[in-house]
Amino acid sequence: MTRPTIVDVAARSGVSKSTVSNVIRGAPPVSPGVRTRVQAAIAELGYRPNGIARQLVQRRTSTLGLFVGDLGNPFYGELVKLFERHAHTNGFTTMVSNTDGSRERETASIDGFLERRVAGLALLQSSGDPGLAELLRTESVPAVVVSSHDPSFDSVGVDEEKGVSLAVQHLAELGHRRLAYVTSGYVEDRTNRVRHASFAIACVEHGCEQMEPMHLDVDAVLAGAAPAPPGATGFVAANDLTAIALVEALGRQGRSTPNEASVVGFDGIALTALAGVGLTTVAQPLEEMARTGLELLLDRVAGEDGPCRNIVLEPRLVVRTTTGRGER
Amino acid sequence: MTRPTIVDVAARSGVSKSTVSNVIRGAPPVSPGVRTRVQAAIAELGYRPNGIARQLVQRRTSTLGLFVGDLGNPFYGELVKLFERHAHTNGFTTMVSNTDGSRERETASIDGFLERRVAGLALLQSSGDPGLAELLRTESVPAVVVSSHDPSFDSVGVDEEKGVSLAVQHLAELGHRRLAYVTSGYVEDRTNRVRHASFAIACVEHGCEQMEPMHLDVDAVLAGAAPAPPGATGFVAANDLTAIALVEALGRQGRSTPNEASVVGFDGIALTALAGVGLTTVAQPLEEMARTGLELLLDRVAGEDGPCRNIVLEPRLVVRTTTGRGER
DNA sequence: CTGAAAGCGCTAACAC
DNA sequence: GTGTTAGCGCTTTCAG
Repeated sequence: MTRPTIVDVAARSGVSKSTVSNVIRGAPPVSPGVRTRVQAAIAELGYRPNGIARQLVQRRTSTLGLFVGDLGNPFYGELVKLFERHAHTNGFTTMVSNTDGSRERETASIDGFLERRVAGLALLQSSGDPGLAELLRTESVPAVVVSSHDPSFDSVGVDEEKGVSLAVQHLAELGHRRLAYVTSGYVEDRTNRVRHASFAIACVEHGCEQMEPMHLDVDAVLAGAAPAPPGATGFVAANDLTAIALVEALGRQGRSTPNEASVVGFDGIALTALAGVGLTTVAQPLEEMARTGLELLLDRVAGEDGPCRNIVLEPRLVVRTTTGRGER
Repeated sequence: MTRPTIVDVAARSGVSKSTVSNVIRGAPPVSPGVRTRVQAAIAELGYRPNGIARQLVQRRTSTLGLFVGDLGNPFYGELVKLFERHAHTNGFTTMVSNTDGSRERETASIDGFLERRVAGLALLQSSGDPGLAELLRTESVPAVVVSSHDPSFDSVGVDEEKGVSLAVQHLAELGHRRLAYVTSGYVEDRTNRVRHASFAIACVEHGCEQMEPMHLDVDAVLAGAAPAPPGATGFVAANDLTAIALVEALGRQGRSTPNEASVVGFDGIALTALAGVGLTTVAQPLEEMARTGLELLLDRVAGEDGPCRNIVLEPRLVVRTTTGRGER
């Protein structure tokens, strides 16, 4: 009933524990004869090494903790998927915690992660709480922020300002002069602030007038409501989810896209290419972000120290059908 | 540099290891004086219990392994999120593996999970490989299948046949007589088979003619292609992702929804309520599924044995704007 | 090349 | 109430 252990294998193959351990790990060359005997015993017993014991004695794990704001957002689903894939390739297993952007949930999970002695932490969207950085520092567990920037951690994300500027420039080139920024509850606070600020700057740069920003209630739109967006002709949404809801809300107000209004999203969710509305959006290089994020993290896990590295990736404007000429 | 352990705390507070252990676990009533002394020492040292050691000695973990086919699919993203949330509430941490429906990836991850001695496994979409069930049985690790059915596991999912029947009935009532089933690479094999078979039955039941089924290349559609769907007026898609792509493909062929063609999806992804196209779909009760799935699993983890329980939930038809009167 | 021995950090009887 | 004592299953020197 109880699982066979390394001693059972040792007994059955007539060698010592350490020899069994050696063949399991492929360590110090074991003589071929012994090796096969041990392997036979392992197979017969259905032995499976106990990673917990190994982790205890080695004082390190190959488990990574992952924080994500909202797995229901395909952008993050995709990001987690890619991150997990690379982690797995590198022999790491991933634990995830969906925080819903809540600070409490974050602290609660972090205790679990820390007790389980994760080798490192990836924050795909963090609450941005400065206490977090400090905590992780005192606990000295490596951490990386992915898809956002934070000077107190290693990080990789896109050039947000550039991305938003791309969106505004596109709108401006199409002739739109009155632009509005739209966000929603489906956008992380910090990200929202950065993008909104970038929007303000870009508007000035491109000579556009900033209309009153809007906070869209996506769930209400989902439920059939038709909130009225500001009287702009060009809209920059804080992310794709918001953009899609915005297009819908505009439609319900009789302002169709791209004829009566133009909308640009941010993220580059695959789905937005479909979905009737081909959303014009600022795409983030997901694959590269996931890969780079993992690399940064594993470097730290491997003990590399030095100043934080903040990697900035290039966003890419993908023009589809929610943007068109304005104010002709 | 090295983390404080329970002995450090013991030394600092002048008691024995076990007493410290007792206060940590809130076990055998400890005298108030000692308790506060110990707690003070814990705080001063920044001590954090080592879960690995605890798991080793207790011979059990509070970690759950989660297999998911595609986290990029919001349906599964949402499901994982809900499952993880409930797991966390119950004191369990979740490890995830995105399998992409690949058998290899599944086996590779399962080894990792088993070595880490997960308390249980949740398969949100499994490869359906019969060897898996057998393996998990011999390893005697509890497992539950969520959002699908498998007689060899505890499971919870919707009544697929009923769901598809709802879709076909809806189409039939709208006057559609020639129906086609459409799937894609974004649908799990087994799920596809079940839904396709249900489609065949439902067509007979509702007196509809089955046109040739189609396998849609969603990525091609994403890339701008316009494959030609069969000459039906009513379509049942294997899932929402496929349905959305189908609506797009139909549109590119000049067959607009719902005027020239009607499309019903399956899953009930929140996004589909938005997205220009308000997709008519068969919605699955995600929240209930996640909750029930976890309950089934935790019951097994707690040692309950008995025959497999296969719970079937009711799907719900959500009528939106991709379906309309046909063949008037 | 193989074995013996000493823990990793903690829990769980069982004495005191 | 609190301390002592065994381990949990494995890795890792260090001898042989």
